[in-house]
Amino acid sequence: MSDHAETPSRGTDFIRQKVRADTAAGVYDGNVVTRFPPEPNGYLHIGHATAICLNFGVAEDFGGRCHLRFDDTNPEKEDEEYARAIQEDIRWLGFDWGEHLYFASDYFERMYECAVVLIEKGLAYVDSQPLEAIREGRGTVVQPGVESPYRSRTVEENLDMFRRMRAGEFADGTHVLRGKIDMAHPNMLMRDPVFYRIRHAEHFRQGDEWVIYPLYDYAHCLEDAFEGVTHSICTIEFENNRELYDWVLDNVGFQEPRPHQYEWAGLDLEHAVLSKRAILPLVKAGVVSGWDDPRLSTISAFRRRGVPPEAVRLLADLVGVSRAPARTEESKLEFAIREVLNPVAPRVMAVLDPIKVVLTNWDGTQPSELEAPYFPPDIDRPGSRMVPVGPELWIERSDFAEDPPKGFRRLVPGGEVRLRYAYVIRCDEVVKDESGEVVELRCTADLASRGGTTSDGRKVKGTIHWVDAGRAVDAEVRLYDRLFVDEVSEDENAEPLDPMDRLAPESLEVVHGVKVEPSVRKDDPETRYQFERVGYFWRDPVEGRGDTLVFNRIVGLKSGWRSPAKDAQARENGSDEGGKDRASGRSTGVSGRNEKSRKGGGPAPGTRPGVSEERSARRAADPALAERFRSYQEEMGLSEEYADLLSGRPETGDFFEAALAEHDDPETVSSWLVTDVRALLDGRTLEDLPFGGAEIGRLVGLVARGDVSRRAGKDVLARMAEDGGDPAEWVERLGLTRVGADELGPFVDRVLADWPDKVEAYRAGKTQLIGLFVGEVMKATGGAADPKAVRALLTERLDG
RNA sequence: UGGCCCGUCGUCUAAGGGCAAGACACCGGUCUUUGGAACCGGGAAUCGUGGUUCGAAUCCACGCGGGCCAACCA
Repeated sequence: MSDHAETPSRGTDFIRQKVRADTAAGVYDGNVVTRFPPEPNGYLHIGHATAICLNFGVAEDFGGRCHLRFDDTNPEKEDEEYARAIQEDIRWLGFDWGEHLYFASDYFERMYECAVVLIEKGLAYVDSQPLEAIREGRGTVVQPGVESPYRSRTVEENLDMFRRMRAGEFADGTHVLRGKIDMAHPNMLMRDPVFYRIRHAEHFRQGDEWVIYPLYDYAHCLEDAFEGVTHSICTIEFENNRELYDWVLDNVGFQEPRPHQYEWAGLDLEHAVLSKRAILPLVKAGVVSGWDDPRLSTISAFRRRGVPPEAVRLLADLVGVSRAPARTEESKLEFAIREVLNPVAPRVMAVLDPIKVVLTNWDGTQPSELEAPYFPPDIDRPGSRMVPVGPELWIERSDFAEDPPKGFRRLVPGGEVRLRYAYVIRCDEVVKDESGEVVELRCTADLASRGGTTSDGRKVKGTIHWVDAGRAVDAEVRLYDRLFVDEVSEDENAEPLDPMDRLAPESLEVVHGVKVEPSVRKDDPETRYQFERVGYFWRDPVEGRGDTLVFNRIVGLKSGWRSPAKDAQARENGSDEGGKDRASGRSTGVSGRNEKSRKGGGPAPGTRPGVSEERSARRAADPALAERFRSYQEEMGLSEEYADLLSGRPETGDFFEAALAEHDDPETVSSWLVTDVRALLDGRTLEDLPFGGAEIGRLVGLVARGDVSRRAGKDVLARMAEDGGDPAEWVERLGLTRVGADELGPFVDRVLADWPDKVEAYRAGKTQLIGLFVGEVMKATGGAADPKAVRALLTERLDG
């Protein structure tokens, strides 16, 4: 596994970058605490597995710890059994939470106290509207909500009502505790969210101790804060919840450094059936055998199928971490499984669809068994077993063709093939039954070719697997394929959802009468094999560990050859299921980046580029702003876009004009404001910046007069954004006073000498390398050179 | 008719003002007693339009496309 350390995302993904930055800055005193917080209401699936890898992985990478916390705030859905299964799954994946096992329900008392704090601050109230009224009052995404008539209850009344809610005086649904935030908030979650509801239900850990239960948005952030979590990582659908997460923590009174929430996209794996909504009916209807049916994508299904935990972790590394909505191809999972299994799975022979071969020249003087190594030469592992051999053998039906397709390398009438580890045989006669079905092949063995090499040096291309007919053991083999013919829609609004209608007819193929070499009987039942030329298999842990051998196919082998006929057929019906032997079946991906790769067109007809409706509306309401909009364009000559941006709010215009007071060049100043200053806002407003318009004006002046290069000016700006201060002082402090054009020569020569191969490439036509050279010179001068002059000099030296 | 987030090879990611990189998949070759593995090679991308800049995948704006949000679920 260690040789996968080069996977690019690991260590450089945006979450780890943030954690690294925090650690370097000494936030949280260098501690890193993450958590995996499942609700114990179902089984974990492959998506959870990647989240587990992320949370535990980040903690591991930074010497921190990762908690396992059950988010058991909803008594109606949760169960001890799920909590137990979840722990088993995480351990199986190879992660350990040590003593840090927590239950959200253990914090109920502290959460209650926090709610009292909010009520006392006038930031929470008891709402006694029925559920429907609360829902309607919330408005819609395009319409503000309306305030509840109970919103103005006094603190005393709220305190009393909340206490009585807890005391069990009210029936379910009669009252809730809500945050008092803003019923017109553009983020729906901020429209007075419900924090507590009344539920007279038995909690699997708390019994009937509580009749009020906190909701996710109120509870989760507190749980993190109680535990000292530093980085609370969740999936992207919670990004709208972050604002509320922060609101609760800040208003309850948690000071920085407190936990912060970060969202990533999570895993979406092709053909994986993940949602409880999709799986439950399948289990109930008996379409699958249970939550661990190997066709599902639960962790327990993976485990039962035989997927090694290392493969799941490798998949997580391969997929990486980002915020972009994306879907991973199934082939990546298959690669991860093969990658892990190839070096460790002993090779053994099994014939799934047997046809008899009779060796007509076998006279009984040959050895009755052969030694065969468990691993091919390229895998440096010891071990071998004896393989029985005799006059009657089984080979794979698909390894014989009476009328072979082009490129077929196996047994044909009159042709030769090698039996792996054994002899080269020639097919002399094809025996058929009355229906024309081939029932037996009569062959002669080149008895001098024992071990597989011919004595006269003639080449035999094909090698096939086989087992001795007399001593083979019978087995059942289960081949799994995807459950549905199409992608399962996880969209609950999609109407034609019923998954039952889209079940693939042969997602499970049970093959009886499989012939396996007898050595497997004595092996550890946990052994994961490679059945040579067929795939990776292990004995089903539930039904295959007794006297009868039942093998699950974990994954097929990668197939390097497709018969031309089947290939053509696959192309024709648009199937991605290529023509390979049933026994080794594999799947390749159909894909599409959410259909999103459609190239964007130009501006829609009739729209006016560059002017925001929000800002237009504000100007319509404020004549002063409207006047600025006009004068910026007509008197200063700014573009409509820039004028719009700078006249959207009074503060923006003030800032701009303060800058102009220092350096009266509207065009240049506006350009700095719109592009460079806006860039470092990142959600903040101009007023949050530790400097004002005057400082920007002075900075622009410095650059305009040529005291510093524009490049250096941007460096100064970045420092000012962090620490405030005066631009001229920063120039001094950072040593950015411009290096004159006449001093540039040595720097340029040096860079050119340091990159001889790039210089050659440049002269050969790769002119974009000029950027590299300029960048290097800039670096060498500490950013103080004027890049325009550098570029000019560089071009002169390179071209001239 | 809103708010927030996201658009880089077929797919998943990297680079986050200065050489568009890696992996999977695909194609070709070498080797091979697994049509496996390994090795070598190849094709293959910055959603569009403007702007800022010596230089833009990266910063700004608009557009296009995708995701999330109106449970007393999490």
